[in-house]
Parts: sequence; structure tokens; C-alpha cells
Amino acid sequence: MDSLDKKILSVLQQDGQISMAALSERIGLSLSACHRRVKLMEADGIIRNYAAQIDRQTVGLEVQVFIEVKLNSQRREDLEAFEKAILSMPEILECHMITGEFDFLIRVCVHSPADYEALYRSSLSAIPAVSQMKTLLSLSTVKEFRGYHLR
Amino acid sequence: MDSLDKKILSVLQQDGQISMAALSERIGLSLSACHRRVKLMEADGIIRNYAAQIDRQTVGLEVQVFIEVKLNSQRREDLEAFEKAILSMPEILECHMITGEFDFLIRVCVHSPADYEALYRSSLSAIPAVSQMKTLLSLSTVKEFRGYHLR
DNA sequence: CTTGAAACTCACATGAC
DNA sequence: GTCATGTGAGTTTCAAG
Repeated sequence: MDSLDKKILSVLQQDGQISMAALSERIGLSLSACHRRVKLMEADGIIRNYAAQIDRQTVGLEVQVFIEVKLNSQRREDLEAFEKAILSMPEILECHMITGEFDFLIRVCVHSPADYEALYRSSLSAIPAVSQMKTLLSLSTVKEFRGYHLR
Repeated sequence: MDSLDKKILSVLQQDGQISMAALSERIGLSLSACHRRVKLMEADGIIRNYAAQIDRQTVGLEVQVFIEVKLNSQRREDLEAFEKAILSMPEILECHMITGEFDFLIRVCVHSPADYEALYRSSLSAIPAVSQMKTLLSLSTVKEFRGYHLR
């Protein structure tokens, strides 16, 4: 992982469909050297995959919510039951175990407030391991994720 | 946006480099029809862009933190000063305005705890508009974002 | 690291149904 | 919406410097 690799990753995070020829030119490397580096980073798992990024609003996912969750206990069975439930809910886009007052932070996208209520009441609150939740409704996005900053 | 478009988007969110031929086969559509739909969704901004997704840990970004931020006021100059500062910090990957006790939720990735302390003390605390912050250190990721669920 | 070449696949545009 | 087709472009690998 030298500075050329980081340059490559920066470009690929912005444009995952750039041709090798164009990429090598932007990096200032020959086509074959550039190709070798990209394939190596793919094989090493540095580049996980390539993905289309879609516009949340245009597909109707108007409501984005962050939820802080506290469990009844840190006992293994509560943790496992919670994580299993989380993994089974497709509206839950991500979930992190965190320090602080709450145990988990999750991100959710749904079509409408009614959908959120349904998820909150029927799915999340129904998990026995959950003792408390706090809803942080996203009002607007100041900064969107556009790839990691590599220095 | 019919169910075929959603199928296409689901596949492209998983594999942004799949060939049109392979995509059309997975969707059950002819190559030209599939190609037409993809190009249309790109033009319409439904597909924003394509991006390589890189592994945070392997590039050394070991520390991921969520930060809740409260401002001194909701006055326009405080909001604008804060948002401008946020946009100028590359370690801040995303920032959402939220409801609740705090005003913003931001996500940060850095190499080390020391880097986080520097960001927290020298950059974030230095924004005059900020009155209070709460750090939620991510201990582990239960579920990673792998694209939106389209139904 | 470089250049150059060969073999192959895919994109893309087209015309026809 | 489907199928067929041809050309140009991009990928991938290899050899040699």
C-alpha cells in the first residue's frame, strides 16, 4: 500500500467503472502496472467489491432514521438474539455496536413515516432483548459518504 | 420504476461491474432492453455513480466513531459555519441533521485513537458554533451497508 | 517499473420483427 | 418488448527491456 495504491483507490471510490487505460493515465502509471495493482488489491480484499450507488429519494426511500438501542443485558443470548433479528430485517441497512449510554446504533431507510412506525413497533420493539430505543430522524444530509479519505 | 428496474438495481448494488449480458440474463430480459433500462436510470439520476468499496481495516482506518453534536443555537450563521467546517474535514465521512437532543450526527474514520483525539480537540471542539458533543465509539459492525432494500 | 502485441470479451449502435 | 450482427473499445495476459 504505497501512495500509488492510495491514488488508485481514491479514483476507484469515485468511479468504479473507469477503464484501466483511463485509470492508468490519471495515476501516471503504465496500463499493465496499473492493472496489476488493481487486481492485487482486489485479491487482497482491499477492494471489496464494486457497487452502483443509487439515489435514496428517487427510489422512494424518503425516511431515513438512526436508532440507538439499549439491551436488557450484555448476556450472550440477548446479544445473539438481537443481532440475529437485526440481520433478518432488510430495512435495517447497518448496525454498529457502540460505547456509551446505548449499545447499538442502527440506520434504517423506509418509504414513509407509517413504515417506520410499523418497523419500530412491530419489529424492533418486539425483540425481547431490547429494553430501550431512541429515534434520531434524519432531517437532511449535510455531507454524504463518498469514500474514505486516504492519506 | 417497475419491478424489473428494482431487480436491476438490486443486482447493480451488489455488483457494479457486471456485464450487460450477464445482468440481462440474471434479470431475465434481453440484452438491449436491459441496456436501455440501465442507461435510462443513469440519466435519470436513479443510479448516481459506481464506486469501489474498500475495506476500512486493511487501509488502516481502524477507528470508527459516531459523534452527536449540539450547536449553541439554530441561528443561520451558526448552522452555516458548522456545515462549512464539516465539509472541509475529510475525516468526516458523513453528517446528518437530526431530531432529538442533538442537532447533528456525524461519522468519522481515522487511523488511531490519537488521531481521533486530535480531530475531536483541535478541529471539532474548535468550531465556535458547537456547544456539546457525545462520542459513540464503534466497537464492531454487526451489519454493513450493502445497498438499499427495494420492495 | 516500461512498451508492445495478441486473443478475447463486451459495449454499443443498428436494423428488423 | 425480442433477436441478430458488426465494429470499436476495453480487458487480460504474455514477452522482453
